[in-house]
Amino acid sequence: MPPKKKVRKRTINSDGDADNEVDSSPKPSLKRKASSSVEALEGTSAKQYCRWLMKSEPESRFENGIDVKFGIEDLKALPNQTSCWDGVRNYQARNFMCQMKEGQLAFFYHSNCKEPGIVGIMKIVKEAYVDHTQFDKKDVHYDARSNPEKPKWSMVDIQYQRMLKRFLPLSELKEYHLQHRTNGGPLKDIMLFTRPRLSVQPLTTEEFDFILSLEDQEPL
DNA sequence: GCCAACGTTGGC
DNA sequence: GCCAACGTTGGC
Repeated sequence: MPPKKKVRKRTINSDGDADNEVDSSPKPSLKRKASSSVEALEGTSAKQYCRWLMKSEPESRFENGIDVKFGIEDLKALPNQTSCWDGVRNYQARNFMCQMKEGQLAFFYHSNCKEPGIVGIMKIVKEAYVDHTQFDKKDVHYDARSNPEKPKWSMVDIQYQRMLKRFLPLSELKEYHLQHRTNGGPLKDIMLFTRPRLSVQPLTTEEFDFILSLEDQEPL
C-alpha cells in the first residue's frame, strides 16, 4: 500500500454502481463509458487526454473532526514522494482516474485556499484500483453504500515529480482562458473553467504544454 | 463566511 | 422520469 494519506479529494455522493460508469452529468458532451479507451473519453471533439489535473487542499480543514489537508508539500514529504489519491467520491472524477495510465503526468492543483492554482507536477505510478477508504468507517470518505463485493470507488497512486518554476495562479489561468475563448487558443475549453468543480480532470497535450510553458513566462 | 453553480436524492 | 430540495465545491 502506498502511503496512507489523507488526501483531500472531494465529494460525497453515492449510488451508482461499481465499475461501470454512471455519470450523472447532465452536461451534453461528456458521456463516456467506464474504462475503455482514450477515445471513449471525450465526447464530441477528437481530443486525446493523456494529461491530468488533480485538486487537493493545502490548508487545514476539518471534516468530521479529521483534517483533510494535503498539499504538494505533504506529498513531497512521504516515502518515495508517493501517495494514493483516495477519497474521490464523484463519478466523473473517478471515471477519469480509471482512464489514467502509468507514466502519465498530472498537475497538482491547490484548491480552497488563499492562493488557488497549479503548483507542481506528479506522475501516475499505479493505475486505478479499489479505494479502501470507502469501507473504513473512520475515514472521512467512508461510503456506507459501497459493498466490498462491488466497490464503487477507485484511486490511483501518484508520485511527486517537481515544482513548477513559478506558481501559476488560478486568476492567471482564467485570464488566458477568457482570452483564448475570445480569440482562440489552447485554453479555450479547459475544464478548470468549463467544469469548475471537478476534482480530477483531463487535459489535452496542447492544454498541458501551454500551461507548462507559462512557468517560463512572466506572470500576467 | 457568503453564495453561485451544479450534482444528488427522493417524492411523486 | 421529472423536478424541487438539499448538499457540496470552491472562488471570492
